[in-house]
Amino acid sequence: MLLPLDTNQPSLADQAYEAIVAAVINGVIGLGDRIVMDQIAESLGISRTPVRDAFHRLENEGLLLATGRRGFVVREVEDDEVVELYEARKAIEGYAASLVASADDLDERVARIQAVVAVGTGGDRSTKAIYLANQAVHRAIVVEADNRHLLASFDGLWGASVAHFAYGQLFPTKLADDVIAEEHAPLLASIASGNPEAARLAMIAHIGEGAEQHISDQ
Amino acid sequence: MLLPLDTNQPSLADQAYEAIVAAVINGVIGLGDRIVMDQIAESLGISRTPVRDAFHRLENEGLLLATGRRGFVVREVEDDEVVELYEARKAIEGYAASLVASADDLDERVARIQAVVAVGTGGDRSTKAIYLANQAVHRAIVVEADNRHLLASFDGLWGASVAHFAYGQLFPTKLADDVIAEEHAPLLASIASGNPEAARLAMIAHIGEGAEQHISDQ
DNA sequence: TAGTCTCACTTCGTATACGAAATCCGAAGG
DNA sequence: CCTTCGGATTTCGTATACGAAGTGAGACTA
Repeated sequence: MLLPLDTNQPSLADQAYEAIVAAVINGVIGLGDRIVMDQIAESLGISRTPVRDAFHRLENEGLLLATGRRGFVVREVEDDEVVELYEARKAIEGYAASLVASADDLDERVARIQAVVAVGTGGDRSTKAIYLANQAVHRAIVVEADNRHLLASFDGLWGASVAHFAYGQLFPTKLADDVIAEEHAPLLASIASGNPEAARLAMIAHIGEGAEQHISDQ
Repeated sequence: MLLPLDTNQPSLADQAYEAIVAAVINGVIGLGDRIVMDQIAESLGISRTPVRDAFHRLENEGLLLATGRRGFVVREVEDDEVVELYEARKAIEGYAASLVASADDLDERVARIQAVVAVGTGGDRSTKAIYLANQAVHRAIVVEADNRHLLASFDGLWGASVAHFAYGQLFPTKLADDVIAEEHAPLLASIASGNPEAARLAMIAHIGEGAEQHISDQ
């Protein structure tokens, strides 16, 4: 076999997907706005087919909402839902933390998580960068739980939170320079202790802090 | 506004989706089999476009696996993954149980769950019927947790388990007649007690029993 | 025999075309 | 002025057509 090489170039549907997400994050498309396949297709210079794929993917992820023959709408996020998102994260990431804490090769796993924390510390300090660094740390913990379904649920949750990010409510402005390292230190220590229930509760507390900050910043 | 009436008839894509799932569940299409858009489209008498939608949805849900230009494959399930599925359910449904147990209107919620149990008790005793009744009870608990994201994760997990069902390993044969009511009684009692942590642990134990039975029946 | 090369074929992604259903909007009527 | 009505328009779902990329089998060579 001659090296598939598999450059795996993103399809037009992927590009359309990314373009729409970026447009929402950058505010080019506002929450609540109506968006229409034909218009997006034309503005991207491609046909409606791949745009259609992207729309359905985004609808499935919760960023878009189909409204019959009146096009799609960028879904607005109710405050209730933000609370629910944090609660759901507690369920998944809390359990993931307990799984990591009960692993045999606990030390190696924690080391890999620490490496991700290190990458997210320093460098770009924009809101977006910090958002992504935080996500990376949390994802790393779920990855170390070594459970595909848990990870899929995590990704689904964070995919859904794109709209919330656009809502401009996540990690607003008042973040210290090394939040990533600082805020996750107690959490990681708790996981490293090897006590599953303590790790779970630490994760729940950690997420709860993020939620409170989020709410209070409105 | 004049009653949208909205019969909401399923699209051809929906029908294709259902047809493929049914074919896998009924064994018409075996796990590991290759399936091709054109063939499915022809056998359903529709064009490739809606079939394509169904394929991507099924790929996203984990039932199909894209294999480049060689078509799609009905994904086979490794034993590891079954374990992971049960673990992920513990995370989500366990937390959901604790949320229900901590609700103000606990009694009403438990009553609604009991109603679902009642529906699933008696009647059709086929493997499939029991599988669905069990799913309905578990879903009802998550519904009562009143959290859209948790419910979406639950649905994602159980959607993924279609392949496992097809694998013929879920609820094999040795089920008593009123399993649904019997096996869930302690769980519901624990939720009704109003102790969130007890409810969570009861759910985890309950799912663990299902997992053990599942594994031992191979 | 084993390996390599070529070429027709398969399969999907994308483009384009068509139709159905609902919406929008202006005109008619009260 | 408000409501009702009807047709042009919008918008999506589906069908069909085309092209690119990879596959597979058979022929050819060593």
